[in-house]
Amino acid sequence: MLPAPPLTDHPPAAPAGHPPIGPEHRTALVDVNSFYVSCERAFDPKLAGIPVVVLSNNDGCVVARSDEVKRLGVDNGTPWFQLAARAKGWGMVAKSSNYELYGDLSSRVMELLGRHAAWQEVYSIDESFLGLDARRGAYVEQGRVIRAAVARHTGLPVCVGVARTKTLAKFANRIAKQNPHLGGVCDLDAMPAEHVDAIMTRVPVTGLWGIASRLGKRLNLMGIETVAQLRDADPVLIRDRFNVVVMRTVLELRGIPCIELEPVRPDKQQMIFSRSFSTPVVGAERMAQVMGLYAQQAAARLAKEHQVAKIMTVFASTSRFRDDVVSSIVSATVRMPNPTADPVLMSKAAIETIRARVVDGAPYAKAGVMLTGLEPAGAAPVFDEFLSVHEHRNIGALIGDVTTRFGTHAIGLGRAGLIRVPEWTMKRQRMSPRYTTDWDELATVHAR
DNA sequence: GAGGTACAG
DNA sequence: GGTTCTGTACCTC
Repeated sequence: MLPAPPLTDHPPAAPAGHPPIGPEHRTALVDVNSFYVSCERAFDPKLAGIPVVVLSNNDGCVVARSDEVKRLGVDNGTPWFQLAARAKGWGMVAKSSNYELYGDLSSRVMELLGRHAAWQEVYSIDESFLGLDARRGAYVEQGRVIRAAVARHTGLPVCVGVARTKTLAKFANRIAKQNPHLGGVCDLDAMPAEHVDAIMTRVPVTGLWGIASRLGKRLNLMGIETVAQLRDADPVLIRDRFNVVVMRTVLELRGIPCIELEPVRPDKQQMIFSRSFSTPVVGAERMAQVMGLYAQQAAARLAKEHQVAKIMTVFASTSRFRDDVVSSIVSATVRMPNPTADPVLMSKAAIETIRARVVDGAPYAKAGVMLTGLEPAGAAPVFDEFLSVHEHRNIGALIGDVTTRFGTHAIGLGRAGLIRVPEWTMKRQRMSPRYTTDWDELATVHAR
């Protein structure tokens, strides 16, 4: 991969503030095709042209598929154990998810996209909404420049949909994906209107952003089956029978913007750290160990976002796919003495809260820590007297620094500091190296 | 405000 | 034997 280009090669980064709405602007939706698969391929040329899937945590089920896999008729969410036998015959390769790699490539892509837009909303790990300004050239041309820039600097393929609203930009992006002759860019207003109408008449409502299977079923019952039919439905009727969200979709399909571009990500309201185990966890002491670790991970994330939490919920449950064992779902909520991101306090609280509630003999399959009542760190002053000893000594920040410099496993409190990884840690048997974020796993380039 | 439903990626 | 994780908004009570 090429390094990020110097800033002088490009327009300046997207400005802060609210984007204007006007005839000289459009909304673009840019996303990476089969993002996780494309990340794996960017570092392993052997994966090109063959069916590739990326698996969820614990190598559980399919979360990303290459085009070859989509053509084989394999759905997202398919459990790997149902696929494994057939995979060999297909020549399919499965990779464990490697969020460190995807997160790093995502930042690079997002930064590049921001440089090519008047405004940017980073919408997900692989998508941005961009505000395009007509003064920077024809929208289709801007889309092509964006595609070329991302391909050159990261090796990742993106598609660009351009339209007057977010919903239509999403739709245009879909058209760009499904029609290779468009070269990955679709400006809805640059297409003949009857052509767009013909597509909208063919595509089912569930092809739209915000309309999934359940809403789709209910809409079908009213006789609304296609995008065109939803566009032409009565917005007020739709609001009354469904909700304002679906009504906004109707209006946006007509080119009336109802969903703002949000350049600034609002602070999180809640944070969850939850994992399924590779092997069940039994007993209060083992579960205490798990919770201590999970609470520290949650604390680290919280600190990274410069937030503190007032309320903690810990939960654990046995597998819902087994009826032959003691079944148990436990959850309990505690209020922290002060809003905090302190790993010592949080792991103590998590351990004490779960210990008393674990059911003896129940094989827990999954557990987690949920933090709510989040606020920005330092927003509310805290009496010095109320701070714990570790908060005074800033142990949390110290642990954070060590983790950043030496990795997640370099330091931990109590049993989280175990040298050996516990046996219930999630299974990631098919993981590729952290090519870009770990010195020991950097990609090697051979030249001759 | 809590808890359930629905959606997204 | 084995089926992800995280986050938000809306609706109902």
